[in-house]
Amino acid sequence: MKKAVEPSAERPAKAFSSEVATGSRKENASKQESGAPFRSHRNGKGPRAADRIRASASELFYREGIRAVGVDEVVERAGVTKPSLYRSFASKDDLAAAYMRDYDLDFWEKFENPGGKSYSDPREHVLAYIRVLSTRAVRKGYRGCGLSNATVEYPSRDNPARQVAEAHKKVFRKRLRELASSMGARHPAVLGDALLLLIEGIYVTGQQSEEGPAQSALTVAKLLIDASVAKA
Amino acid sequence: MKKAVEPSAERPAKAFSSEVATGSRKENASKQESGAPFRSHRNGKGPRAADRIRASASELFYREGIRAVGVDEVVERAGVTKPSLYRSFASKDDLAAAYMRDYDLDFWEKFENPGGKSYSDPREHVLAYIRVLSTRAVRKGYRGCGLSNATVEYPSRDNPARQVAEAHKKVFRKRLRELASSMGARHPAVLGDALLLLIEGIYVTGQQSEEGPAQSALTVAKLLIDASVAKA
DNA sequence: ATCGCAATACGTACCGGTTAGTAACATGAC
DNA sequence: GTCATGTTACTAACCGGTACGTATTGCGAT
Repeated sequence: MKKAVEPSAERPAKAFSSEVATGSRKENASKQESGAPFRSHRNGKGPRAADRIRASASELFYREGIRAVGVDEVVERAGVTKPSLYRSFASKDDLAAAYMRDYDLDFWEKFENPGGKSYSDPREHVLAYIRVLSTRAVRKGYRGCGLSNATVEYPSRDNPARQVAEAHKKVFRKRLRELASSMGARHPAVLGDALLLLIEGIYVTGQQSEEGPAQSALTVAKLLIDASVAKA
Repeated sequence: MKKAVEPSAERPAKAFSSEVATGSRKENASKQESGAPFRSHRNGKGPRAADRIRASASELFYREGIRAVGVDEVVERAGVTKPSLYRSFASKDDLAAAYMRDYDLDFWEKFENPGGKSYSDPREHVLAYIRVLSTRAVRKGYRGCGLSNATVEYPSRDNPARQVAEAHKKVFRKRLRELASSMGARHPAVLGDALLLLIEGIYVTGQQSEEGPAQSALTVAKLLIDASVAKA
């Protein structure tokens, strides 16, 4: 009952290809004393059911919300059956938590390499992320941040999915403060929080309407950063 | 099928006491040719059930989310029965829309008179709202903005509750731009959007954890405003 | 005044569909 | 033979919604 909660310990250096970091298996190796090589079933053509379910759940949960999607819909879209779901995940909540972990991984990939490029200048780094984000946020079916959305859907602090989301946000906040510090902000905590508030604002307003305030986000970010870094 | 959608036409000058603006009655006076004086049944103490339901729904929907709350829970808490609900509201969605309208009314009261006071200086006005808001947002059971939360719960654009929320946000954005303009911002649209993004950021991060970035919101708001108004 | 009657406001009891979750067994690949 | 998966069938709870019966009230006709 105390499964792994933190999304990815810290932020990953590079983020691996979503195959790993399952961590939500029902009967996960309770004892794995010797460095057993985690024998991958189905040697030939990659694993099927569990991962198809994860993919299907991720897409549906993101687009429609977790509560709005039933397990039947998830398995149907995955092309598998319900027992397969419950062989790999203890419950729908557990599946939702897995979705959160996958989302977290994906997020860090997008955040650390916005637009596929990597940045050494922290200011350019953050601005690039916000540029890419606000472009997406203004498009039609945009649905914001899956992690933030989950905390809206699940107010109860002991919901497994929410716990992953909360842990993620904590790390994200730290990371932004770190970047703010690298930029030479007079008050890195304040600039970090400012950027976080701005980004969360983009997430949520982006799904309220196209033509929303996300249009102005990049300008605002520059304003914020320039007003926060030491002037001399 | 085309009920009233806009929350309160425009923003109300003062906001009346939440008794009025029902507007979601099921069988509303289909024909009322002669200026009939709208004979109020129940001469003494106006209708009960419907309003108890609204109050109960507002509290539960806000705290737990709309999808998470069943109509049974709503009526139980209201001390009435289900048919009473469906006599006043066409459906749960319709009740949710009524909740949105009530929330909208309440919001404008809080926004136009933050902390119970009224402000003539737009800068002080906005800052007062953000001060009050960020104080609330940092407290324990904070659940953000009911309207924003509803758009997260209901991605579909033709959900009645969502429609009210969307209309509200449109008006809010306009109002912030107006205030930004009154402050003498060089680019009122940008400052308005900046404030909106910031405020929405407070809403959402406030429910992710206490000790969140909302702490810095007031400082950020000042920074934003001061950096946006003409310097000479 | 008071009888009759309709409208009002509410409750009891129920329905049909959907939901998460499971049990038992079969099959096909390695 | 064992491991992942499919098949079928089931449950128990819950959910939104409704058919129907019943007090109370206001009011016009008698």
